[in-house]
Amino acid sequence: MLELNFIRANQERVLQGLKIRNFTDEGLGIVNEIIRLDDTRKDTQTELDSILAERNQLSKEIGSLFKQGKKEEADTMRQRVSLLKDRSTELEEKLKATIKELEEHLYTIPNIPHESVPAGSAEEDNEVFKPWPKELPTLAEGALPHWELARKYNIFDLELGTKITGSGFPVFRGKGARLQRALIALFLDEAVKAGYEEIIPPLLVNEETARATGQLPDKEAQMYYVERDNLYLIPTAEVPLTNIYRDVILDEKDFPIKLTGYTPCFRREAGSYGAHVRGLNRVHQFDKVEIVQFQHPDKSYDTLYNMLEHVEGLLNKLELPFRILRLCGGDLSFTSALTFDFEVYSAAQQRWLEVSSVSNFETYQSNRMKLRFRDGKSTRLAHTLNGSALALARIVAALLENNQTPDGIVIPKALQSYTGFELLA
RNA sequence: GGAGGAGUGGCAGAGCGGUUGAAUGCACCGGUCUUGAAAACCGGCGUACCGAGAGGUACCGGGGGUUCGAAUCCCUCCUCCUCCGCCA
Repeated sequence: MLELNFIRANQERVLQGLKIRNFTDEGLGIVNEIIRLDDTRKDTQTELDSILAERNQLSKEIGSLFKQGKKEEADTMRQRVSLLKDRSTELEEKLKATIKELEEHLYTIPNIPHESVPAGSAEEDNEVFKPWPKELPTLAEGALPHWELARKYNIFDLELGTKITGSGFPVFRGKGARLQRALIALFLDEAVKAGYEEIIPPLLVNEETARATGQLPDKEAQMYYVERDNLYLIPTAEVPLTNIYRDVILDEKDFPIKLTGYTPCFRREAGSYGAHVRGLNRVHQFDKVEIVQFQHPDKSYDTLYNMLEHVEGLLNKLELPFRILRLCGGDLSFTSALTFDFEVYSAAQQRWLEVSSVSNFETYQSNRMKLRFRDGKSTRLAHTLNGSALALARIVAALLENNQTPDGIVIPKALQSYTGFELLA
């Protein structure tokens, strides 16, 4: 969430940012409401503090009176302190309620978009930051979409997944499973080469963790929830990876911290069934390698561009046509200040598929997480960033479609040592 | 799952109702000394909130309670350790 002090000091900027996110005039009232609540909080705390100070002082005196054996004086004083207590209890309750309300309000404010974020309300308004410079591939007559290819070569089976679990849970098999494993291995190796520490995190997280990275309360409906144990299945490795550094105070020299991890990702994606989500385009469980960085605020945008280059490198290795979008205010995720999406071109479907999303959250997550670094005598919030590198299901979809030949599916060179075969047939 | 034990500052470890945000040691930072380093000695060394500042307040696993006053007593939850059971 946004820092209270930031909101107080930069009201205009906050309002401006919320407008880019298409807040209505009525919605903008939240900012004033927050400041009003914070004023109440300060006043209440100041009063409470002074009462507690008095109580502490008197209590000390009572202590020494007792030691001196002046029991009667102590008793009189004790009664006086009792009176203070009523007022302090009252103020404590008020303070607690105010803080709670304040937090609830803060949770409804998304991150302030970076100045480069274009206005817009939907996908169509996203800016093509880097178009594909060459011709888009065209396929021969009779080219098949990936779900047909899957059937033809027995790569994955969604009906089987439905039998075992439900719709949207693909079963990969044979060379399809091997391809999947090869991609994960390639992506992890590339990330490690780029200096990221490889992590295998838990796939279930608790409420506090989900809250810290912003999945709660904003995206609660998107996560699978294990009620009995009060745990959530991760929708992305971002959640456990970023939380490794929750409640940590770093030294400036620790930057940048770079983590990578492969995990399956679970997303409920409520209400999204239909033709456009066929095959692997949108599933409830998919594999992804994620990269995460923690960086000094002055350097986080350089880092963002480095991460972009890393993802570009992967797509180049896979020889897939792709473009990069800069997300507009309406499409930007709740917690992000600036996000670039990577889309690969899926030649048989003749459409772009999102395979990566690279974001700078600035201090939005670190504020909730209390991830700080020492800056002289005080502490400051670090910046957090993450990106998919890459999301597998759709990469597989594009790979299958774009590389189909009458003899089988051609495996890109960079992947061959991982798959152990050059042609999937 | 059953029985017992324990959770204190970066780490180790005192404190078990009053002047303790917390002894002591280690680590760390600054200084003296030294050609340099080590050693020794001196000083500093948690986080957050309120305040222009002086200063005040909160925090000893989380939450709640008793008390004029709680790291210290009570309740509850969580975590870790030991033993038994089950098990990839």
